[in-house]
Amino acid sequence: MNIKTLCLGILSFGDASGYEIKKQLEGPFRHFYDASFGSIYPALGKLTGENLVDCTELAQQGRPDKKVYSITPKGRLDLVQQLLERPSQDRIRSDFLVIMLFAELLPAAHIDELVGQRIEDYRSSLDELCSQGKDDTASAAFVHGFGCAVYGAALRYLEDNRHRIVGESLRAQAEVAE
Amino acid sequence: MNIKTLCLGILSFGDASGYEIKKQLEGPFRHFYDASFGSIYPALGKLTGENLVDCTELAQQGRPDKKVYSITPKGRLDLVQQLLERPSQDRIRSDFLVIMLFAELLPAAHIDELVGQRIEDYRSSLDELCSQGKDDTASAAFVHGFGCAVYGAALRYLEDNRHRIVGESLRAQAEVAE
DNA sequence: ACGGACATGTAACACGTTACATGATTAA
DNA sequence: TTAATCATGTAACGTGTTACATGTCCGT
Repeated sequence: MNIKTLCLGILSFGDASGYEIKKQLEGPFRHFYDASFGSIYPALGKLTGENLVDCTELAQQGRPDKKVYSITPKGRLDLVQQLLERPSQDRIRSDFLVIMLFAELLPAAHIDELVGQRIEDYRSSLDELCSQGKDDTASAAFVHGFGCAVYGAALRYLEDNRHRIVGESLRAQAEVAE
Repeated sequence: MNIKTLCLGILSFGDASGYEIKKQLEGPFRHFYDASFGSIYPALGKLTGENLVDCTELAQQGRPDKKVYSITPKGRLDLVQQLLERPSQDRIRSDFLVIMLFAELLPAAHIDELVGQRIEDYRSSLDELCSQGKDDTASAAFVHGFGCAVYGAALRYLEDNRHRIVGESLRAQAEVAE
């Protein structure tokens, strides 16, 4: 999923400026994808060049003109085409899991702290996702629910298995000390 | 987590060639990270240049010399340093979820098929992960278990909520047709 | 007085993938 | 004979991040 398609999709919900798109990407769905200004602005420029979006400049006092983008009919067609393509496999990107794989090389106390932090992270992400229950659309609710299900499972797993990895790590280090 | 650190970590388990590292990355943990030859070979070259690994060339008949890499003491230190750094946030990368967010733009039958495929994907990933229960180390078992927990949750969510998104999509399209 | 929100944009950089280049061996 | 496995490596390309550049308004 590239930024261009993402911007096009967001614009299919309504007109927005680059800045506003970024704000939307900082909402609850930031857990699934995000983008920086450095990618959004060039993406909007390219989309405009391809006539997939229109740009209206609004003069503002003391600020750069606000550029409001609207998706064009051609843009809607293109979006649908992009969305019909086979999605790539879902994947978990986790530095944490890589570190865990090499846990035996690290102090047990450090591992314990890491797991504790990750538990906190998942708990707060989950709280945030679950707390704002009502969604604009059924689609958003579906994606939302998916996030809650997965984060909840990760959280429960970490809580239930924390002792295992830390215990094992301590034991391995006791052996080395002998 | 960059490829250099990943290669160093794998070499901490035992000597290997670039080709063998790639094979290991195609094992059960490919769900959490992977790498192509185009990144592994340059990474090993850089690691050798920094004296973090040693390279022994084995002459072979009718093939390029096999280069077997060993982690050096300096490499082990460096690996631990890397692993002690704060891991970035875990994240789900899912084109599928993005498509679902825009489900109302697509034919209900297509959405249903997509969800069906994703269910199959998760089911086979889960089968694969769970079937090979025994792990070399407690760390590997922990990571393994995490994967099972998360994939299981995703699978159950999709199975339980498939009707919601497809039903909603059909209803929305019925409205448009009116 | 200071930081944060608003507002856009570019350039350098990092990091990785894909395709290309080469070529023997072995199993179906 | 065809494809897969073994084995390494480079170059082009894609894609996105970070840092830089600029400047006002508003709340504390």
